[in-house]
Amino acid sequence: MARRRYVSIKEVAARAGVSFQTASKVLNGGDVRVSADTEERILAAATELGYRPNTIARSLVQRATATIGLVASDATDVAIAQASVAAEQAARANGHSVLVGHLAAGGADGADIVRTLIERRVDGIIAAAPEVEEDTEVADLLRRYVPAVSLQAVPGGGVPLVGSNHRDTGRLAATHLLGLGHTSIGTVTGTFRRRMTRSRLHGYEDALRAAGLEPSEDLVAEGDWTPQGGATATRLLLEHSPGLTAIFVHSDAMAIGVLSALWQAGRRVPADVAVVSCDDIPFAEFLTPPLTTVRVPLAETGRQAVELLLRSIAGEPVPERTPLLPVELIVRDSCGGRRNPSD
Amino acid sequence: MARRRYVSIKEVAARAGVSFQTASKVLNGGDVRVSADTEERILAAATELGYRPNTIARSLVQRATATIGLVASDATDVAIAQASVAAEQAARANGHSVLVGHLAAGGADGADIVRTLIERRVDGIIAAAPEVEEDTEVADLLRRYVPAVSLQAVPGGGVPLVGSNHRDTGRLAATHLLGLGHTSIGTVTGTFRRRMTRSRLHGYEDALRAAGLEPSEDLVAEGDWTPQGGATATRLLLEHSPGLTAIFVHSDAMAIGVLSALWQAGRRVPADVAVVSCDDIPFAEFLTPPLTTVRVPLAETGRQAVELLLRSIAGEPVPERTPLLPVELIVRDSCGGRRNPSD
DNA sequence: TTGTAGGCGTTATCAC
DNA sequence: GTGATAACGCCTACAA
Repeated sequence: MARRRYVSIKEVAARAGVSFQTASKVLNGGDVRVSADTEERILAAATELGYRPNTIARSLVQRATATIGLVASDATDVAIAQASVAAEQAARANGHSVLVGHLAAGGADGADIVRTLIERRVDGIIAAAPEVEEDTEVADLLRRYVPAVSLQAVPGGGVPLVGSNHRDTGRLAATHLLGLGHTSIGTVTGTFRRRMTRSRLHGYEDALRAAGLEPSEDLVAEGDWTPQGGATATRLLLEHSPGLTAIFVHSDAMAIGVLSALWQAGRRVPADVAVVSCDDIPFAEFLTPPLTTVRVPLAETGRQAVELLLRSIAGEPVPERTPLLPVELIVRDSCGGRRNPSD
Repeated sequence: MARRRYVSIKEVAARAGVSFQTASKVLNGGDVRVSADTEERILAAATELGYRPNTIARSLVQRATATIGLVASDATDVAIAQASVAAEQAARANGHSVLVGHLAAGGADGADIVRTLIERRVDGIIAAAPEVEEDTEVADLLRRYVPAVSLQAVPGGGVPLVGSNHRDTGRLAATHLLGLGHTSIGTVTGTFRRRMTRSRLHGYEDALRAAGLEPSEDLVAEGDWTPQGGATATRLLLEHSPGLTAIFVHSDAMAIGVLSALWQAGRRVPADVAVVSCDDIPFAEFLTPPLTTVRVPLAETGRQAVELLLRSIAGEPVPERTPLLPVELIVRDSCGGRRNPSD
């Protein structure tokens, strides 16, 4: 396995019988002013030698790496993964590479990751890790050193935000359940620390109030985004409000646990309890029963983050708030049909 | 938002009143021979100025980037994601950064991704994308240009492989079902193109034969790793072998679809049909019913890939085949208890 | 149309 | 102990 030595532009130039600067010129395309003959010789030499430019050297002189950093969540969270994958693909489509850092379990190493990214001179950073929402050190780094875009609120602001309309998400879900005739609607939320959770909760409350119902504390249980936590929260909910007939869950991942807990408690879904969730991750449709859920444009969020970041890197002014992406209700079996009011 | 200009080592040196070479020496630690006084001055200057070394420049002279490339699957596949996340964390724990590239849907751009990684002079590459299993161009690049480790077979070999024992996986699952008294055991496989699928199938056949049963074509249906595909394959299986009492599924993701299809067909799990799967992704335990599955050490695979790659980068000889990681059966409800032989 | 000079920020080698 | 000199591979003027 003799590893191939990298060939430099000088060797290409030598083989083509020109100076390496000339070779550089034609190899980088653009507005070259060389004879068609030499151009051809250079190109030929390059392919024969298998020349691959050394991006490192180029970055040094250009003071730009065509690389963006991505701070991602540890959680092998499908929803976040969708956004990151889409972001990476979008970046690559625009000639940029992506350097990732996944937070460790606690999320305490966010600043370390960002510092590493900065040392590597990424042109910009996308923060796609909820754990960072309260990390002032990360926020500070992002504000001061490098163009950045975040998928979640950043303490102190100053970093453009992209995302979807979480309040609408809660509103849409609850309104649908209300429309089906439910009046006792519980909710298994995400962690309260997250702004997204509070927005979704507000949306849910908006809907209840609009229907003349007063939100009750007994109908709210905090989850932690895991199926496990969803199950636990559901048991709590069932204990405090045995009469509930519907649950709005703040993520499909938790909904798995919710369905599981309901099943174990002997409640049929949707016959006894209707369930509506958020995200619409790929397997939502294949749960038992198929999940009604508010689709959140995760991939689109990732793409938009890249687009915004590249604009920022290019020096264009970017607004700190862009319009929230719209969400959409996907109706499946888990919420059943219209409820008989006499139930 | 005045962005902070990066401060160079020369500025640090100037502020400390020494040459930049001296500053470089102490900043990089190691066996420095400078007076404690100057050392202190330099360190102080560095922190005051907020000096962050420029990794790009360092890489140029050292001809090493402390970066590894990761070719990942497009599929927001939870199993693969676990391995990649673990790999990234392990790499970072060893002072390396990770540059990722996610294949597009078809997986046709594998070579492009690898070439980009090579141009960026990554020190090594980890291939974690099944789509690449048949890509000779990628295999060639990996063999010739850069140390590499793969999580799946590579055409032509020459690239060290890490992974778990897939044959044992199939054997373990089928043996368990046989032990429960099942004699008509269907299997929803992964795509036949993948070696892993064939290994798991062989393991399954091993177990059947060991129990004196002859594998039947009617009991095998090919899936495509998605819940969707799992559901379709299950319907096929039910059609060809209505009498089956158990199904071995090649991935938890597909198992979601299998459960869904069985449910729709009116077959109770595990009462009518027992289900055993592979992977043990985080939510396997929360499906309805909780999934019995063969746990595959995904994260460990990722870590081992990094370890091997770093050794290879360091110039140590690495074996092309390392011992396969062991798998373990996790028994939950989806396979029920011992079957009454008179059923 | 082509080549020359200078520099990007760092590390390495070797005098002093 | 410290600093000068060279080099890493490339690009961007500018001169020829």
